[in-house]
Amino acid sequence: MAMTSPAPRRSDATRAAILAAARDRFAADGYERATIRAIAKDAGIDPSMVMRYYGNKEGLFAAASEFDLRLPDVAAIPPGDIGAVLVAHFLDRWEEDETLTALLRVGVTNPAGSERMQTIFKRQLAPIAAALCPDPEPGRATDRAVLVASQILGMAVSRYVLCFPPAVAMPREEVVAWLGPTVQRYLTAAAP
Amino acid sequence: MAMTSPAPRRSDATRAAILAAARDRFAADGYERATIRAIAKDAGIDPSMVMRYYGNKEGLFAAASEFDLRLPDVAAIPPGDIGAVLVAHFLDRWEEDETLTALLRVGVTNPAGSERMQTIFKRQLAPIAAALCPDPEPGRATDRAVLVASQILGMAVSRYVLCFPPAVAMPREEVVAWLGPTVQRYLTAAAP
DNA sequence: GTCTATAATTCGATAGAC
DNA sequence: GTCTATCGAATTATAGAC
Repeated sequence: MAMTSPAPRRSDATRAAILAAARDRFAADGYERATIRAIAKDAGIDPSMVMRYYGNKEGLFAAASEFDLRLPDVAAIPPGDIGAVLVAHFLDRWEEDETLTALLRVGVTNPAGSERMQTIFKRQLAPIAAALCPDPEPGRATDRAVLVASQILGMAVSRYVLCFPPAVAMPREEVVAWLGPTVQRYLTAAAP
Repeated sequence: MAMTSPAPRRSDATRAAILAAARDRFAADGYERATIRAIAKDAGIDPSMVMRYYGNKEGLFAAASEFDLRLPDVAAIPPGDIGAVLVAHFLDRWEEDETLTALLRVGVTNPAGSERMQTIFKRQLAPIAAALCPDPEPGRATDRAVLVASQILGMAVSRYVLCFPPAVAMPREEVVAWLGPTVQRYLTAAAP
């Protein structure tokens, strides 16, 4: 547990600028095309500063890809609304900034990114699935979590990464109306 | 219409070897990391041959990423089974070779790959959605097609690209049992 | 802490011998 | 048709001046 604020460094502003620029570049270009030079230029600093602060490109990505889904407390949601609330929350979270898009882009091409993506969904989504799981065996909860992840990630890929025109144009409420029942069923319906 | 077999060239075997190696490399490494040198080495030929045959890297990718989903004729399927049949078919198609995985990987990081992915799903999946669409306005069919694509792509990302352990371990029949009703609903249920 | 200069690779693409 | 040799450009990463 971090009792005090963790190691307050002199120029945290520069570090934050680097991380923000890194997230944007990783999201826009993917891991390979996002160059340290471009990130440094966006942040208005010298490329060697990035190396000094984060060691290498992988270290920079690791620092830039911390992410909290901030999933709501399911106990406070009417049981019948859980699917819709979760879908709406994910849309918000995805559009709030480009971190999740960056993570997805990198996760697809880079092992480190893939592992980070796995950790995020396992540690943050699986507990919700476990709390709602109607099965006798608790092992099924991770199956349900991955089903939810598949639908959420698939819509994110279609809407924010591949940019399929109908997915981009679909109003937010409509996405919630279509995907909400799917997520609801994955979390609460009896196993087939 | 191609009346005769299209331009039979001398060493089509070499070309085929290059395309097979290219598909594997693009699938494993993505567009940027998949180098012409590595592809040529896998194919057991000289890198300059790749350039000679396909002009440049983009031409090679374009040739390696032709893909026919070979979707079944929906008219021949019992209406209630369409979702399950489509999901099972997509799983088959995805596991048959690595072309779809390569396409997805490249589509996420490369504009040319993204466009190819869009074309494949639009031209091959949208007609099926249109044939089944219960809405009065035909414009809704593309929305339904993209919903199906989102669930199929999401499972493919989870299972074949990011390799979420529960998605990888889930038996094929179970994936069909969970996703089949979802696809069925996206295609045939009344719009919400 | 910040920047310049540069080392060490690697890649796509070209030219040309055979 | 096939291969060798190489150019030119871009990248990560390092060494060191200020």
